[in-house]
Amino acid sequence: MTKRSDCPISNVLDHVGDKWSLLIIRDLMFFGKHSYSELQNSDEKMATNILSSRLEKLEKEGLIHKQKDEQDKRKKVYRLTEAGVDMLPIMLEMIMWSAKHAPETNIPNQLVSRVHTDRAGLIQELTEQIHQQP
Amino acid sequence: MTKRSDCPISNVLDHVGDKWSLLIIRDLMFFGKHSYSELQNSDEKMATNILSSRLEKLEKEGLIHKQKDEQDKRKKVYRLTEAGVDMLPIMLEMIMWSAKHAPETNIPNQLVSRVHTDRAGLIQELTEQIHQQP
DNA sequence: CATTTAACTTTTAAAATGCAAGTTAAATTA
DNA sequence: TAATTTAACTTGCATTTTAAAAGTTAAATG
Repeated sequence: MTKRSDCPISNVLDHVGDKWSLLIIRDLMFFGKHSYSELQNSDEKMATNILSSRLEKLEKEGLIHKQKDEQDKRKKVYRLTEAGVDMLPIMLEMIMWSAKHAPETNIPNQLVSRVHTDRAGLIQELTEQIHQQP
Repeated sequence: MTKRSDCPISNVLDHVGDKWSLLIIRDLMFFGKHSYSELQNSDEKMATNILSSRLEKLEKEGLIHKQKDEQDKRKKVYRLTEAGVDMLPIMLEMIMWSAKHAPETNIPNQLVSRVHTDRAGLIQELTEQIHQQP
């Protein structure tokens, strides 16, 4: 997506304004997924060519990076960059929106109350967890 | 967009996971735009048929509603519902992301510092402003 | 050595997007 | 009051993107 304007919101959408990119980031962020095949097995079942093109785009835009797996040379390890990890507050607010307006979704309950009582601490804690992922 | 999974993030993307929907919400929220022609004149220049189909989708999904303009019978007035207004924290975090990672965009500066010092107060204040829009 | 696994790529049909032009009702201007 | 303009769309069509299925390649496993 080429830059459409100087708006900061439009800018974020230029990176992740589609149905799939944020789900990839979600899986890397919350579910400890780091390989292509793990990413392919999400509930939403994204097509493999779309996954491939999104990974390429996200890497080119600096939200994720790809390393070789030294144990298994067939594998690639996908990880969030700092810019990718910094999508966390956006994701949290999406969860909060659904907690209010789509409570039938799978809301992680302690997370919602924690956002209200200790937002900054929660974000710091989750950020550390993301960095400590194997 | 039909429901893809029970994930709260996926759910939000089912509503606004495209390049345009959140820009419409942005214009209604921050720029006091309320008519079709105003929405059409954003910097990003969305095509009129896309604007039309997104307005229809957002209305069907309960994020905006459409009223008749009693002064000018040609006009329709578009407004955010509560669910639409509640997208505000997501938008704020997008601005914050760009403030950090795309500082060349037009960041409203006092807003960024205010998010750090008084997030809850800011959101309440902006929410009230949105409701008071003419 | 044969099979499986991981990470893709390719093909092709269907759907969405973008652009230009057209339509309709209401308001404004001459 | 007739002609023009404005607002909110809709339509048609070419281009792009997505989705689904099948195929490829290198590395690991039995």
